[in-house]
Amino acid sequence: MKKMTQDELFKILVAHAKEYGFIFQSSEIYDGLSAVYDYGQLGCELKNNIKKYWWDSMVKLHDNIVGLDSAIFMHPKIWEASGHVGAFNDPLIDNKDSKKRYRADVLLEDYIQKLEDKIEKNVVKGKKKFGDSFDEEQFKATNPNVLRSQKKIDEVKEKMVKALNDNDLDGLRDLIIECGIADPVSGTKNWTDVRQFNLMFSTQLGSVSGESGKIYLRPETAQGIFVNYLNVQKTGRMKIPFGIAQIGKAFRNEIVARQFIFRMREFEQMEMEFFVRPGTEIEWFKTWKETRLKWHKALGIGDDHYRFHDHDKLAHYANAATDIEFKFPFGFKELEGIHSRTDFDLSQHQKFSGKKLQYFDPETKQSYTPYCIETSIGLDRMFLAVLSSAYKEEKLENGESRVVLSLNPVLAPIKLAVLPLVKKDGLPEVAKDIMADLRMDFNCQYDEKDSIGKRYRRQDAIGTPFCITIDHDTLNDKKVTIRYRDSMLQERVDIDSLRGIIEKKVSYKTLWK
RNA sequence: GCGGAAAUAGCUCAGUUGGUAGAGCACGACCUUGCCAAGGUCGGGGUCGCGAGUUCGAGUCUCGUUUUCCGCUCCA
Repeated sequence: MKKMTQDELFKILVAHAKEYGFIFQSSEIYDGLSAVYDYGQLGCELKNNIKKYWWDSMVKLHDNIVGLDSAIFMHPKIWEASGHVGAFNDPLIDNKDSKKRYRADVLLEDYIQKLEDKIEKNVVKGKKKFGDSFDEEQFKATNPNVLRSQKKIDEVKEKMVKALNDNDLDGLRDLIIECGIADPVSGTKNWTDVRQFNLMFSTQLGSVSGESGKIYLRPETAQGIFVNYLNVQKTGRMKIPFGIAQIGKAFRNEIVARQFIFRMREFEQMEMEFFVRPGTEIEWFKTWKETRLKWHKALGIGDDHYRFHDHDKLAHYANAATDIEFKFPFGFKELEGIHSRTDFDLSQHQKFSGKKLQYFDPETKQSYTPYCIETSIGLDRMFLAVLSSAYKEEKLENGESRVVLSLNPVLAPIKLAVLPLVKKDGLPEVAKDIMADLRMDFNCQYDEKDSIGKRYRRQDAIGTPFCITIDHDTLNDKKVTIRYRDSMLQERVDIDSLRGIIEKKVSYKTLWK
């Protein structure tokens, strides 16, 4: 394999993905749209195969996991309950010299804190001076230094709260300038404008614009599961422990979205929420950690490509969390998150909706709000993981080289190519008969152009695991040559045996031994 | 969002101090060959990312803008 840096490999991979119709930049003829990508003719096949591999492993192979397809639009209160409205809105300001970015309200709060520290110092001084006769309240009410600081604090607080409530970004900046706040890194007061970064996209429901019709594009699919928890549990007669799986688009207006399809503004998630009895969640968390890693490893990409990254600092809703990280061309990065979310989400929705979301456990004869283990994988990241690990440039014995995508046959967009050795003497007709027979079961491609070697290379480049070649002997013996992508070996087999040979390799059943 | 670099055919790139836009591969038709790519003939395809400016004349110089890559930053 040709030596190249990770950086070069990644660039070549992006170019390859475009050249062969896996991924195009969105709106390319209009100069493109930043961090949005489209999946091309082969990309959407590969993506669908990944979805199927995940969906079947969850829904089809578990008695107690069912699917869901909830809408992207949801009631805006859901995002208040989940905490996204609060957590996804930040007024940010940059210092032009240090290039550091700060939350404008945090800068002001730090400033207020400094003034409060100043008052505290004065109070300590006063205590020393007056000893036992020191009256803190009176001191604060009379000392001119304290009064000055306190006045400033009140003033800044009032202005800040007003500016935040009014969404007055210029006002926030003016206040930072007025207070003479300097960047702790550069020490300068050279600030940019304050900008509002809202990570949730919003739009209008109904044709009348205004705050009342404002709704969000979901920033995660999980909430669609939580708000349907009771519907599914009741109508599906689900007994705890049980799970709900969903594949769907989510949207985040990232400040910086980059690295190809690794971080996009519109992306697709495959999430499963598994509801368990409180107290058993850590056990289930461990079970799902193992189950999910096994799912990844079954693809045969290589065990050294995966590692867990356990979170030390937990989000407010979790009592255990880990990432499955994958060795991407640009290093180990998060591919899937597994979180023990406690009863945070269901409890919040109970609170905000006023509807009970409890489960009566027939075993313990108790009602409770279930705890939840979440497995959440980025479909686009999975796509990138599969594609980047499959790309190889091989040097062959005859000195030539070839580009090959060693995709697992289960995921390959095209399963087989049907190639008549020459496009005459009745060979294309036989090839087309074989196509007609197999295309209902497998995604096939027919190609009669150029030399046979060239056609093999074309199929290698898109990861087709099998090439079927029809030659003159086929007309008599009803046998064809099957050529394997990775080994490049050829085998002569009966036409009738093709379905069985291919079926065995492209079914995900082969991955679960 | 800040700083740096880049953008020319589907892909990879060339294009001289500013003077009518090129190559290889790919693509299409026909001929030829026939089991590991690049035989022959002919052909299609680019307002040089976009918009201004300087100039008799801009792919080339200047400014703006969009997109991409790298670094910083962000990632509940």
